[in-house]
Amino acid sequence: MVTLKDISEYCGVSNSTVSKALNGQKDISKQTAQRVRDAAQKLGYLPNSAARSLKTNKTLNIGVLFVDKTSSGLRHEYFSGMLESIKSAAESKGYDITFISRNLGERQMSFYEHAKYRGCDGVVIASVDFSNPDVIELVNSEIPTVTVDYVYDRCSSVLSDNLDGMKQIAEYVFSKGHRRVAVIHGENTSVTQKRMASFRSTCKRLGLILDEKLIKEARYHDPKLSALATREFLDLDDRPTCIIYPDDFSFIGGKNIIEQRGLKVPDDISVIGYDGILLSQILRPKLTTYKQNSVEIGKIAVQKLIEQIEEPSLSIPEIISVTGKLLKGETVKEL
Amino acid sequence: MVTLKDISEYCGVSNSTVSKALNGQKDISKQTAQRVRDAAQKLGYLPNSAARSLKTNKTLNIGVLFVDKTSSGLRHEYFSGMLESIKSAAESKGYDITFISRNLGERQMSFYEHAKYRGCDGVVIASVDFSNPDVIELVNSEIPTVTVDYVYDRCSSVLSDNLDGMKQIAEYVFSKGHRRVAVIHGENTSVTQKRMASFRSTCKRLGLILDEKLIKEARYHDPKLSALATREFLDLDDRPTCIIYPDDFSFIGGKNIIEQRGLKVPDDISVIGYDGILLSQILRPKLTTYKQNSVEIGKIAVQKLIEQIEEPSLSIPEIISVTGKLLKGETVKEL
DNA sequence: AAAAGGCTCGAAAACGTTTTCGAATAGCTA
DNA sequence: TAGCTATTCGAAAACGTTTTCGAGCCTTTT
Repeated sequence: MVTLKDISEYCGVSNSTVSKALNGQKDISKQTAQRVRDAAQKLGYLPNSAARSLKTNKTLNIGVLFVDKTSSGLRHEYFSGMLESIKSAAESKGYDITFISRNLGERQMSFYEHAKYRGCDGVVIASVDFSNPDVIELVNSEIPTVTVDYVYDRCSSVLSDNLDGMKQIAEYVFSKGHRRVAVIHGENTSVTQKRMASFRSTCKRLGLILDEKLIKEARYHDPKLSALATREFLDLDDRPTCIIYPDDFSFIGGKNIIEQRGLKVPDDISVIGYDGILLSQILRPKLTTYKQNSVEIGKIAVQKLIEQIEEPSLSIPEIISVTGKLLKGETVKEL
Repeated sequence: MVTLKDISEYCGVSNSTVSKALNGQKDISKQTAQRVRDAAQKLGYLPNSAARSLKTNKTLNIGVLFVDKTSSGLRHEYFSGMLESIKSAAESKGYDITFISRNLGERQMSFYEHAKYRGCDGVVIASVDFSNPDVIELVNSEIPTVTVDYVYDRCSSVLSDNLDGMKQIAEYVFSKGHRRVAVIHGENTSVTQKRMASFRSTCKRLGLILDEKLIKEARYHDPKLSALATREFLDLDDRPTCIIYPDDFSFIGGKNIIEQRGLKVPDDISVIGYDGILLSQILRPKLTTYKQNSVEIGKIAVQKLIEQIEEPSLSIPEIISVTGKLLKGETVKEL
């Protein structure tokens, strides 16, 4: 391994001069700086990040806390897309990313301990059980954190704009003339609450009374449960003219039931999804859905986190809402 | 930050004693060891991994090289599933994982340089362009590596058994009486070569002549191209009775064309996929497909890598094939 | 010509750990 | 009691880097 010392001997200067030259300090003459850089290049020098971070107390490493509670964690495109953009946003700023988990080998540690042990400069938290005490410990710690799709008062958060999403969906559906609109929603999380509140308020604003029988709970990313709810809706005497699904993937479950009944989308019943995953735009008829901008969300989360890391003083908790886009497919019929 | 020193002062012993006690060295009496552990617990001590790895030259950190050439990298379930299992297998052995990429901030570096800079103890390489010189540099370096779905002679590799996959698919299809079987395959990679070689040899073994017109190239995870190929197959005078797709997701493209022609699966035409993604088992009719065991692949890759890291001497390059499983759905008709 | 100021550079300490090696003590044997 | 071994511990060096502070020199100012 070639170290600073090798370069300093090669160039006949001191350790500190080499260090300063390579780090662009300007109390080194242009000539020596160049000479040092050339030598570093020639000898194939790479700084030792462990030594560096031991000294500077920075690692240029950010943790990502991603727990797949439903075992569909990264399998969900919303999260895999976000992870990719977190990764590339971090890299463009010179940060690497490391997964944070609860256990390292036999040693059981909390998320906070893990992040601290690894010396993460900050952590992006997403897709976890936010009521978990371990998560709360991390958020309340001295380590900078940014949460995604959940708001704590102590740290910045980036939210997919579920209010806008459901509002756009509702307005669109109603504008197409639908009045009996069913909603299948996910498990009771803050995301779900936002979406339903938005749906209700949009109804109210448009002067529509909504039938509580047309609201059913299922789970995100669970086509079976959505299929069940769909069946119940179709069994109603006055069945809805449109069904809103908790997400695109869940819609597939509903689709099976609809086709099994010999019904056609959108002629016999309209449907609308959420997420805008690749599949939704491949299906025929093309699914009408609200595309969450997971890429932007990941990017902003990292930006905010890095701001907080590098300028802790002038960074106050912030809540940023990222709107998506209604993809008008072919699954909502004009009545 | 509480350090070894704090504990040593608290306990009235030396630095080294504390270190040895916490690391379970046995030249420390049981009593002092216990006293030290208690103090560490009480003071909330966490070792500083930077200092530790500076000294030991180990980081307990393994890199993951995952490039999304097709922009569908992690969006592909095969890879996201593998990533998750890599993550959990690594964690269970006490290793963290870090993504390796080419650029850190402005500084452009090769994969090898990045891995070395971060001090990765080893790297799992998957889903990349294996002919990339940067990848080759990494494999040939002193850093232990394990590749997935590609074989170099210098390092161990874990392969999804594409020979078995295509063999099982072909045998199954033929056993159902199909004789005009079309194949849409992915871009020309070693994976594709294996699958096609397996298909051809299975045909030969079964004494079947295969019509070269029934073989077309598309791309993995690209429903549009598969749709195109499907159209061409359906336009043939003597169209195939079964189409084998490069992957489940691509099948969706073909499905659209088939339905557009008013044909029904499997009554009018049989189809079969590859991968066994969640979607495939949700679709109705349920897709017949070969489920690659991405979870097992990730797990074994990590195991082999860690063996190589911890016992470099007795670890010789090994090629491990992981078989999957034919999921008999409802899309292949008995002729 | 002396003082002041700006450029370059190096010595040395420090970050928190692990590890070697020798010292001290205790227990045992003869 | 003398000598020997086993046990337990500590001093100190080392890992590779960054950073502070002062020294030396050269240029400019007064």
